[in-house]
Amino acid sequence: SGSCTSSSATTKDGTANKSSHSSTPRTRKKRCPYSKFQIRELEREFFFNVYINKEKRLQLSRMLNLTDRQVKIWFQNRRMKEKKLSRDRLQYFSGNPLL
Amino acid sequence: AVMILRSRFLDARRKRRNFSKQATEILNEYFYSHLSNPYPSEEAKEELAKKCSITVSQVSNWFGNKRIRYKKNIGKFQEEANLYAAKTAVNAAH
DNA sequence: GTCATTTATCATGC
DNA sequence: GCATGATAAATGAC
Repeated sequence: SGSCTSSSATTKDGTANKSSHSSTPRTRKKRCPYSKFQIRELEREFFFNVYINKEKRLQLSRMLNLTDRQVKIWFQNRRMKEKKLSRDRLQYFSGNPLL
Repeated sequence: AVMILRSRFLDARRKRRNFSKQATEILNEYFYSHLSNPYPSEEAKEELAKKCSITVSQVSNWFGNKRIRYKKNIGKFQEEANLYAAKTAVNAAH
């Protein structure tokens, strides 16, 4: 599973072509799952800072070969995930699950 | 005891279990009777969740999956659509 | 920033 | 073997 890592393309990944010449109907970026290493590093930083600043974001994006936008969105989604986990835990332990 | 509950919660997070037949029935009724705008409000989601004995998140997941899978292959769901359309028509007649 | 959502992928049921 | 529910990237409204 290593078809998403466009390591060669340095500047054509996240910075989408905005000036479409009537032939690009705004191609939505295909969802590509991140590697275990990328997840580990992202989770490590999330553990210390739920909100990441710009400098660490750029540093992390370079280290993981991701765009700063991807790292930013990952943290947003990760915060939503944490909130949902809290809700699920609360509901699970509040009601009487038993059995 | 807490540890047991915690472990149950953790591995029950992504272990899939199919919904009951009645729950799927209720969700499909709503979906096909609102086919022009299959986006239930938060209140509607809560009511559906209560009727189906599932969580609101599960209702959202169901509608998300249903919307895209229906859009992706309308023909496959045509028979199902006709079935629930007839069902709602019968209910309206009574 | 949050948050509902779209889309693809994952994991399981059968 | 696909159907189905849950989760992971990515977008857009606000």
